[in-house]
Amino acid sequence: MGRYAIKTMDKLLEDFIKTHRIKEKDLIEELNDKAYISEFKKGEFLIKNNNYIKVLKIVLGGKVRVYQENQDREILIYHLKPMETCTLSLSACFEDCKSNVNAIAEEDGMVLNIPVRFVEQWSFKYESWHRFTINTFRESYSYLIENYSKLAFQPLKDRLLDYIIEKSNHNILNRSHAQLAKELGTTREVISRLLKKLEADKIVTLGQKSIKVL
Amino acid sequence: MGRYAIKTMDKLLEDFIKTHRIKEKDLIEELNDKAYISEFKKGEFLIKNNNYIKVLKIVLGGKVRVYQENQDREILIYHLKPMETCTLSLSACFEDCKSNVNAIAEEDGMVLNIPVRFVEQWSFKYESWHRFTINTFRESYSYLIENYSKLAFQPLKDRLLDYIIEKSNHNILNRSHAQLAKELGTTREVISRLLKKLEADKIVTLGQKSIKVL
DNA sequence: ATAAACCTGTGACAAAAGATACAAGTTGAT
DNA sequence: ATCAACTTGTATCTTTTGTCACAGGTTTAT
Repeated sequence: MGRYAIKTMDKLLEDFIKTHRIKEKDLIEELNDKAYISEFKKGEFLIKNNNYIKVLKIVLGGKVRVYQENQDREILIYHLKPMETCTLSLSACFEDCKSNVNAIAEEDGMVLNIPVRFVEQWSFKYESWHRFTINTFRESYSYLIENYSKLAFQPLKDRLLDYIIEKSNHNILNRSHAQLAKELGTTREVISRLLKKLEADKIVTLGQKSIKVL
Repeated sequence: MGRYAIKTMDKLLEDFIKTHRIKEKDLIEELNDKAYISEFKKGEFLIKNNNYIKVLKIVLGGKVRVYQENQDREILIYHLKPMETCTLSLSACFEDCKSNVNAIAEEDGMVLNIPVRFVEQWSFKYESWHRFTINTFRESYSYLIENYSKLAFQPLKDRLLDYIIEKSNHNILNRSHAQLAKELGTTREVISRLLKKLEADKIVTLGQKSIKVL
């Protein structure tokens, strides 16, 4: 991973500090001192299943998919977008542990890396870091429970439609059927079939790598 | 909910303090002061969907099922056994919020109640409470991810067998097919059918409300 | 311009899970 | 002892999801 120009890096770190309402001067100094920003390219792995996690990853730009794999199937755990923190690497900060997920870049971007040993200390030392930590857990946990119960109760057709709506911009989602299959934990043919049904029901229109919700 | 004899209550609170290695004298005093123990009977609801959560619930004895419901189906989120904390009520401590789950007693028992406003304060004020908080989130999150991916990838037959093994004592599980169906998010007939298959495969033997893993 | 890689559609079939309906055994309270 | 409530078994049918196989369109890099 390369490094960005100092100027860009400073700007990004500032954004992060502002987003999470970090006030403590000492903490800001420690962040400047101990964290570092690195860039990643589309397709690059940020975390690999079974590897030890050594740094907390906070995405500053780009988009990262965090998922579990099982043979040739996958299921999305969450997407990381700018200013979002990988909850699993945060969790690892409190006890050295191996990753049981993969994180792959879907777009080029940048990530703030904080070595795990600091993250735990800070969470008791600095109130804003404490709040950040707890909020990250809370939000991730509730997001996961929501998806857990969708997975248990909703037929795939409904989950697919919900997902398209959640991820779309201005009602349009540019994604291939194969990508959707990976995110939803199924196979490409099934997604193609369901999308055709949704199109027949006049709920969406389909194009190459593009789905429009009506 | 009734109250236990002072003697029993003291003993239980002591157990809790020991289990979570709480050392701070001030915190122990606050616990004695602000927390209270109540008992519950089998079948009683500790938390109801859509109600505001006002106290952190820590089970001291008995067994509690926390689940989500959807029409006539349910899915288990987790079971609480002695000394375990309801992660969802913990989460609610950091921002007043409604429950989106139910918690029902499967056996008579007791619960330590701590009003939410203290829980947040303590997590930054006392190191052992901070550790307790973080650990609760970490463990619950990782347990949930594990089950999420089982739900996504494993056929019900395998999930059922795994579940029976996880919950059994000395290879025996005393539970009706209907109860298992609720915990696994399916219907009774499906469980009966799968259990018969497992019996035919000589993996379990079946009796009235009793499944023995071979 | 052309090949390779990617993307979409679809038919046919298999397996898994859900729904409905009914029968019969077991347990527990009175 | 008897009835109600609970528990288990099972046959049939439908729906949903997964698998395999193949055809043809689109995009991208060289």
